[in-house]
Amino acid sequence: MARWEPNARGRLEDAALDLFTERGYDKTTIAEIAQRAGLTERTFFRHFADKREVLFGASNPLLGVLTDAVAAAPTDTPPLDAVAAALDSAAAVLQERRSYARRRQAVITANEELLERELVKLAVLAEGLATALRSRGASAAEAAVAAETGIALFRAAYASWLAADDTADLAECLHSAFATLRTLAR
Amino acid sequence: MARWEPNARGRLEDAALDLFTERGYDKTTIAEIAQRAGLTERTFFRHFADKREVLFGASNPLLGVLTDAVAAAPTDTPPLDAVAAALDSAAAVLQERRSYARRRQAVITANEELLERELVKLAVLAEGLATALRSRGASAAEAAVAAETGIALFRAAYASWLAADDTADLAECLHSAFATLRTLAR
DNA sequence: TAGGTGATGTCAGTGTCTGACATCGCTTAA
DNA sequence: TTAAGCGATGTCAGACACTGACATCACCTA
Repeated sequence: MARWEPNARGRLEDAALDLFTERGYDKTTIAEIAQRAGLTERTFFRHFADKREVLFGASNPLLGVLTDAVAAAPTDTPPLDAVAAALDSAAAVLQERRSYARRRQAVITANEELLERELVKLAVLAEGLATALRSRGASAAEAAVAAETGIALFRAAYASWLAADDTADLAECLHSAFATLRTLAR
Repeated sequence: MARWEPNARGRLEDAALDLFTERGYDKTTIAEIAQRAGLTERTFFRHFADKREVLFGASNPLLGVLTDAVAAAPTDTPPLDAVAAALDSAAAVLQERRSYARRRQAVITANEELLERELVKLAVLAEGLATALRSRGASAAEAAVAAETGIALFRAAYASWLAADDTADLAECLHSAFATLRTLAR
């Protein structure tokens, strides 16, 4: 028999999302999360840098998806199109977990602190996109503008996707946002 | 003689920026800030919701500048142009306090927590811009995309302005970012 | 079989932030 | 003129987030 139950990190994530949903982020202490996961408070902080991070551990993979997709785009693809393609890949990943995304987003939008952390994660994605674009030969200015714009459109699309009914498609929301931008920027 | 020295809030802001610059945000306690301002820790929290907020109290006025400028733009101005004009007004405000902005930004960029708060403030500005655009007749989608895009460009422009030498002009950086976008979105 | 490794536990802090109540110059109304 | 109330501040106690130092002990490896 193993000394510890496996997947401590995952148990903490599950316990946290459950408790946050049940009684809210503020009203949940780390001791309670740890207890539900059968661990101690100190162990929580060995897996997550702070209380918020327990909700954002899964957002790291998206960075890889985005940069890979940018790198994989044909060399002659214009920057904004490469960004659009990358966001499409990310959209496919998220589309699969719509109900989880909804549940998680409900907790996040109910709390200012969590919103802050989400914005940081998106800014990190923007930075990653910009770096990937530069290594494809885009200028610093082009890369920054294309990446920031892409993430801005993603934010708008993500919000309308989650606000819409269950049949909505994130990729479609994204395409619609890009189309709107191209009209506005004409 | 008045019972208290005047401008407690301003004294706290000054003391905080000084201490953050001297020894860093993390290494400064609220008790120290309060003491330098001749007040107590409890009073600090009556003026600012949390430790970070002492650096962001001055960013609220920008919201008014932006929404006023959008409202003041001629009715036939396209959304993205109205946003550009509004950001120009904000740029003029910031251009006057370049040295203060630099000092403050040095503290902010040195600390992840503070970066988070700054992103939230920018998101609030984006929300305000979108609301102002909608009340001018823009659709929800147009307003969201134009506002988010405008703030994204502002972020890029602000970064390059602060990175450049003392002769740089924020409005020019902004125009350059918009020009880059219009090229990319062609 | 001895010793090292690594995830976890225990404990004692520091600092942020909050609620409850006290203080006391100043303002307002009788 | 005075009593009552207001409002910015102080005092105090405490919950909770987060950290450093050290202990534990199943498991692996030489």
